[in-house]
Amino acid sequence: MVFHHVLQADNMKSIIFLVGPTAVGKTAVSIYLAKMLNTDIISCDSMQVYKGMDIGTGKPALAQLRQVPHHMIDVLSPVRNFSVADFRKKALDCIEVIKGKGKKVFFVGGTALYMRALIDGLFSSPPADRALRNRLLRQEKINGRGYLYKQLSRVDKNSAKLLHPNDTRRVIRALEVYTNTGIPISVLKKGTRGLKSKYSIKVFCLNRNRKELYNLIEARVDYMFKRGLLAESRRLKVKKLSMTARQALGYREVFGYLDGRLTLKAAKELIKKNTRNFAKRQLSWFRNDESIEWIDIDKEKPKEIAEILCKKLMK
RNA sequence: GCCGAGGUAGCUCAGUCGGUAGAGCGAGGGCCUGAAAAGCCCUGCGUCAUCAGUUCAAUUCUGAUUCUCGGCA
Repeated sequence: MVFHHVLQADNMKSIIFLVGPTAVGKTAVSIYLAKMLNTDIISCDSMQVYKGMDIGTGKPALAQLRQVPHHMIDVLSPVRNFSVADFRKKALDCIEVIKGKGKKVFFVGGTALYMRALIDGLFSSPPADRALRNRLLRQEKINGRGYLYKQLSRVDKNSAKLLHPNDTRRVIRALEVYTNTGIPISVLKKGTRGLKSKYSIKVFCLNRNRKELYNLIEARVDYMFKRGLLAESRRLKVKKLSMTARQALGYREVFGYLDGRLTLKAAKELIKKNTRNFAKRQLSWFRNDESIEWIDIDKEKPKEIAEILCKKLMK
């Protein structure tokens, strides 16, 4: 708390991110750090934006939400689709609000793409064109695997080179952009400006040894069931979840159980496995980012980690 | 104690009519711009239980040992 005036000076030019794989312990650390910095928390998470998806997405507890003002949590009904672009737009608004209060901008979350979209920027393009995507997908089915990839190679050789022919989703996206703008996505990507052109960005990534992380993941999944993941899933099931909300880990598998495709035990194990795999993918994304400062947690308590981060920010 | 089956990749197992081995799952690594908690790609040297014998050559055949699982006592 004594650091306020010191930090105040550069509040306007620096932005902090606290990231890390799921279950590593970001939330607890973020509460302490936000208090030390006397600021709010902006969530950088693709699933915690949804209302009613609390237990399964590992949202901060009510008590934690009361201690520090949070943004980008519970901002959308789970029947609505959500995208990086939606996130970026809303998050940029949050930044303005917090800067307006003279506070430090502090993001916390595990969705690496969303962080990148903020830091590096996103080129502007028309919103997703579902009809076109479905049409393209049909073409791929009719003409065989690799058909769309060949189409893309014709119009945008550079993007095609970066994609695997089986990566249909990205091939379709690249074709969609080209069809709707007349400009190859590979060209558009070059012309983006993000937060890093205006602010100094500091990214901390929490991590722990793999075994320990996996233990935490499994314990957390067990705890989710104790807290009522089943009941929460039932409540969500009667609404019709949007395509994006439906993808959230935990609910997917529980729906499998509720539909009788999985035993409860199998569903639980599947959630654990899928979450482990997810954490691995998150780490792969963070590792690829040279500018990240890694913070290895072993036995340290959340408060101690927060203090360490705070000291680093003073320098 | 006796009879039977078996010990091969982290797990479940296949296989080698003797030329040092392969699937599934798991796991590890990577990619990533409006679905990202999604999607996509790559990765299998492992004392073939141990020791000895036969053989140019044994994980494969023979014997002993050991462990596991069934059945009978």
